[in-house]
Amino acid sequence: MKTINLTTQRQAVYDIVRTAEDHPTAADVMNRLVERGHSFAYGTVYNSLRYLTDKDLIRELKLGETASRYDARTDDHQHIVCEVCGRVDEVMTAIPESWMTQVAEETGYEVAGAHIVVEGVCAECKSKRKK
Amino acid sequence: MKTINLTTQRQAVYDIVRTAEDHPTAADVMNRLVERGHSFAYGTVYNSLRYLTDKDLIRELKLGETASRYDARTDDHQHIVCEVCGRVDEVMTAIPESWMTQVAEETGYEVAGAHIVVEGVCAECKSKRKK
DNA sequence: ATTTCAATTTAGAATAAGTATAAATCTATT
DNA sequence: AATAGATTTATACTTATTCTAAATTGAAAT
Ligand SMILES: [Mn+2]
Ligand SMILES: [Mn+2]
Ligand SMILES: [Zn+2]
Ligand SMILES: [Zn+2]
Repeated sequence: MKTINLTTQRQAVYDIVRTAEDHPTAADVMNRLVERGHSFAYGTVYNSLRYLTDKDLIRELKLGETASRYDARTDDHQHIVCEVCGRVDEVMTAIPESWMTQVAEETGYEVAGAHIVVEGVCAECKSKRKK
Repeated sequence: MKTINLTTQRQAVYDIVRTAEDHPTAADVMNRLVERGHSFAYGTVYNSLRYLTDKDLIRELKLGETASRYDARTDDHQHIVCEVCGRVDEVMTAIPESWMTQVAEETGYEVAGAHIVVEGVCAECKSKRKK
């Protein structure tokens, strides 16, 4: 049931996402593939990203920008975006369970999870701004 | 400095968003304008939504769907989306201050705010499912 | 080894949401 | 009435992504 078929192109896409320090968009992945000497159809890159997402090897992130980003960390975590430079960092601190419970009570929903995008100014931009 | 110029079309768009029970997309707003006998250019609806957003009369929501939604409630609140029927409801339970502080510590960011989209199954879909 | 068939890749067309542009229309002020 | 700035309109364009149909690949069966 969980057969994973990593073709050359899927493997290459996966490698890009896995070794990325940031959270690359599909376009970022495309560029990095070219840098590494590949040239795949862009439909293939999108197909691969979706395949890898479906197989839970990567996660698709919608951070409120126009393009999705991709993340090889599939453990539960959230993100923080710098309003100044756009960099995206991990947020590992979990939102308190009590908050989720309260939201369930308030709304009558059965709560499954939450996507959180924190906004702020990163350390680097903070120090740059102090002059 | 805070002059607000509500033209006929801006007023009409604002009325749609203000009286909406849901959180309409630009396309929803378009359709409802037509229902009320208006016929504005596509661009005008987008311009109006942006104008109203800039003047803080409404808020633009990016809930991870392809299209933005609009909200006449401008006070601080979050949203919950039903995974089954797609309905969007308000979450008024505030995010714990302690969590924000902890995120700031963890990431080194100066935290300005957070956008949360909770996911789950609404009361209606929950009861429908029990048969 | 050759055939076969499903899965995959490819190039390019199509779609969806939103933005940009330039001409036409409004509106407030002289 | 004349002018000028703001706004609206129709339409072209952009960006991100999906769809399509033909070509290619590769494993399994002969
Ligand atoms: Mn991440
Ligand atoms: Mn709301
Ligand atoms: Zn920054
Ligand atoms: Zn529902």
